[in-house]
Amino acid sequence: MTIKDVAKYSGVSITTISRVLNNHPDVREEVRAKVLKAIEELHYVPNSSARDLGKMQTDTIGVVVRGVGNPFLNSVLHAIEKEVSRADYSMVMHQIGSNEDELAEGASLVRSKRLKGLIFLGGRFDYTPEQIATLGVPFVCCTYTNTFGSLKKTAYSSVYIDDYAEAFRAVKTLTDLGHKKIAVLLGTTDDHSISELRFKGYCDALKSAGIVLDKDLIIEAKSFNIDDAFKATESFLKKGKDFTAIFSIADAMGIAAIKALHTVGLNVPDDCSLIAIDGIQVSKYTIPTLTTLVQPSKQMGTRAVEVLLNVLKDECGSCQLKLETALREGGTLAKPKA
Amino acid sequence: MTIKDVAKYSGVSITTISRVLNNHPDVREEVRAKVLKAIEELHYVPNSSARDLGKMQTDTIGVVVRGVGNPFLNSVLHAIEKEVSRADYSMVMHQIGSNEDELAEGASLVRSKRLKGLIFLGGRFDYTPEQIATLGVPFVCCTYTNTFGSLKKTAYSSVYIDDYAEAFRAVKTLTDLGHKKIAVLLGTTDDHSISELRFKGYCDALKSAGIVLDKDLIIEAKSFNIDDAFKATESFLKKGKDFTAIFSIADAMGIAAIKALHTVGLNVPDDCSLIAIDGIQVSKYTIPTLTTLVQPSKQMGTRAVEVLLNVLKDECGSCQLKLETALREGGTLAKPKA
DNA sequence: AGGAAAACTGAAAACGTTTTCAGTTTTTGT
DNA sequence: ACAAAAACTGAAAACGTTTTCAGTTTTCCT
Repeated sequence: MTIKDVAKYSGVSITTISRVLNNHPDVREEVRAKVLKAIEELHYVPNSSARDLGKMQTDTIGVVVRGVGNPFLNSVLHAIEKEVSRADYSMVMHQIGSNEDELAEGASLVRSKRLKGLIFLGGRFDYTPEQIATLGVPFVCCTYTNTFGSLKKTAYSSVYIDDYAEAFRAVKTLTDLGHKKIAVLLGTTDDHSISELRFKGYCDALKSAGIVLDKDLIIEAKSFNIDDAFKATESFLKKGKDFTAIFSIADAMGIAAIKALHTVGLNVPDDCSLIAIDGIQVSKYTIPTLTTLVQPSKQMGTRAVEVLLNVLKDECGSCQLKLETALREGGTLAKPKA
Repeated sequence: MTIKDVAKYSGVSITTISRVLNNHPDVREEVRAKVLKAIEELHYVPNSSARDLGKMQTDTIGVVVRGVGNPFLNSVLHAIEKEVSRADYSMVMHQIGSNEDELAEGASLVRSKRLKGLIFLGGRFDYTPEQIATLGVPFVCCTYTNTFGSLKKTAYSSVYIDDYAEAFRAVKTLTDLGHKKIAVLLGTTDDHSISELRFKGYCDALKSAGIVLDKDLIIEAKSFNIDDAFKATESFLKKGKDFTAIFSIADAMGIAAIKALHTVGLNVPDDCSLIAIDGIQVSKYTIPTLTTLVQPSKQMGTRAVEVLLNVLKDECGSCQLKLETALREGGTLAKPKA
């Protein structure tokens, strides 16, 4: 069942069939109807390989994602998939581990699958313009951007929240309550720009509240993974440092922290306040409910696709789209004990 | 940069290049080396559209998934993706909602993307052999199978746990502890075979313990979603029914139940024991830790791909692969109060 | 050494589209 | 009514592979 059969059946040339299929204006309404009817009756479905070969492109975009376990990234990922298929594109996902290079992985994906564009999700992206040029296709960084580093002046698209400012806001919430000894729970800063940026927000919020950074209150987990966060918090607690609040850079890590605190008999929020950033679904159901700055994950995914598709269409320009978080008040905040 | 350039560069015909690329035996070792070197030097990457068109197939499999929000399915999905790319295949994911028909969606996906095979993930699959024949490609049902219904005698592949038996086991754990008034928390049985099967296991476990089913203790949420599970449990609790334990057919729903119980001042496990099936990562961090039967999610995904690839290779046969769960003891189990 | 089989190679024909280009109608403006 | 422009159409040439088939070497056996 090829385009040829449809042509024969409907009595026009294959060129015309192709034109109908691609909404080319140069075809009479009457002919179009006839062709459409033939397609319907023959249950014809175009061969996408042949179409791609003819067009010399694929209508496929790739998503390079670091840290698939993360529930927040999952949410973004699913939104991306939905939007991609809504636009009649296809999507291939490529998971990378912590020791892999996103640019290199992305580039090889682009070449082997002949992708039109790329979305980088949940990692780090700190390359020189020369390195970026090797990619050969437009891309969007989703969930993060680089406001410093070598890319300062390079135009590339991103859809993100202002990690620095949001972290600042979260920590300020704590200092406003009167907290002075605020610990920070973060994943390694090597793989994820986010970790670095949010940590910076933490530092500056302390500074602006007149608090000196205490390095002993930095809890650095091996990864963003909930298990690692739990272990890190556990061993931090063993050290017996004095603190009254924790800022967790991710919800999942915050959930681990609640558990670790509970295990050693500390009450949240009476003994320790807690605030996080992400707003994943399950953190509404912790006890007490996690107070967190909710990132619009669905919107992030949708917008990332929109931005990429626009860049693809115009063949030029780039777009930085900053989204806002919303505070979801739970029950993990209290004034420090006197 | 096409195969032609490589042919010219290395001084052999394009046929030979193609043969090297496809590991055809009919090529001298010396020539193979020369060609490989040329490919390397020219940074040649085959055009997959052309390759697919020539081969008349795609090396792509589709995954039709119902209920993407579910953390357990996510875990399976990621395992599938990893295994697919390890086998040098591609994967396209297709999310469907609760009112969509998996077979129809799968069939249209197969045709438009020219897929070689399909994996159905986390839904229901109850079709006649005639309906199935319309698919045209092999498929694997992952996370569930139908042991009754119209497919009883039809051979089709699946990778699953014995939902009925595992539910039975979970509920037996409760009856063995002395519980008589056991509620069940389930999602709608319309979309998901799993809900139906686990419910049946619940019923039979009660029966074998000499307990009569009390319809008032069935908590049916609108979906598997954690929010819906919370709402359903909340309104169940308002009715003031007498019960001492809950069997939740999914971890996420169990997490919602813990929260709902806590909200009305009931203690887990003192006032209400709780057991679930799934074993998602976050349920290790509830307070108390959720006791659950852990499904091997990674293995499930990996095996589903293996099975599908095997069926694809042999062009015949099918395979039912039953996996086992493991009890993860948490702190949500206790004897009923006297 | 001679013949047959095995190993290797390349020209050319698929594969199912899109696109270009030349040609034929129809419409429009005067 | 006539030319010019616009609308429409189809033949044929891409697109970059794989595969078939016929042909040429090499190897092996007696």
